[in-house]
Amino acid sequence: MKVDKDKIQTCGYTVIHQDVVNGVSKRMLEEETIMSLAEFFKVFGDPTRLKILYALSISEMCVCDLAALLGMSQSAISHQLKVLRQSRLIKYRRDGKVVYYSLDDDHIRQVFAQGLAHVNE
Amino acid sequence: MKVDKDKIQTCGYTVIHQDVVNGVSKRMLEEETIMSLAEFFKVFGDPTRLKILYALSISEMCVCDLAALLGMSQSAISHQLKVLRQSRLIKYRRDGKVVYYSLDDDHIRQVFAQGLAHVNE
DNA sequence: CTATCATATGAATATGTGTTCATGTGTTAT
DNA sequence: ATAACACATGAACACATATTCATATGATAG
Repeated sequence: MKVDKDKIQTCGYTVIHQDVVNGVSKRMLEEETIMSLAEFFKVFGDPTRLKILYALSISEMCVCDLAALLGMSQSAISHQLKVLRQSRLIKYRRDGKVVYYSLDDDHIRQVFAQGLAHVNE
Repeated sequence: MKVDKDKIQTCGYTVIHQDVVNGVSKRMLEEETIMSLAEFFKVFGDPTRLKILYALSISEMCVCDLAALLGMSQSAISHQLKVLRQSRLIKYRRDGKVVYYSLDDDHIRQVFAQGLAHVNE
């Protein structure tokens, strides 16, 4: 265990380009912004949620039909709809016993398109 | 345990709007496409990777400086860089002992901007 | 050749997350 | 009221994943 002299260090590692680090550090996004952004993208990072979002981008749908469409349990769909609701990506309306979900924002179609553009090279 | 008559069922749940389900089902994306898309967005769903990507959108950087900038271990950064490399979001060049990383695609800045637009309402 | 530095990586661990199961809530019909 | 239906939700479980720790690799300097 040796004590290094006067090198600038962080986490035990030498900073090679102090100027670059300082420059980027000044322009870095706030922690809160990064966190919100990560939460936002995380929602799109699950196949089931993507399918739901894509389906809703075509048509308003009820929970039961979504479950049938995706071949999954009503419970699984409901849990994911909750996540999408909390992220304010979808909205819903109730008609008797049936709850209809739909996209909350056209913005989402753009995010989808952007992702597809990247995936399709 | 009762056996229902002739209702159209999937996973034990009645389909309420068969026409809607059929219509959306026809236009549904392929499983492979959905998976690729989910993988793509998943990469953006982590704060550390977002910080790295944002930093690299400002300037090319080496591993060591990234670790210092984010106040994290070199190992943690290296592991995440591997993920970003495998997703083809970043590229690198070697100069002696130092490896410099940079964004592989300007497309990424757009995805970032899109996400920020949504987060900032 | 040896030591040192910058980076990469495998294993282990802790934490997060998606689905299932069981059950609860709210609405409609009888 | 009671039953049936559509949906929501808490707990449990299985699986994924981000970080740490220890160590390996590749490059340079002495």
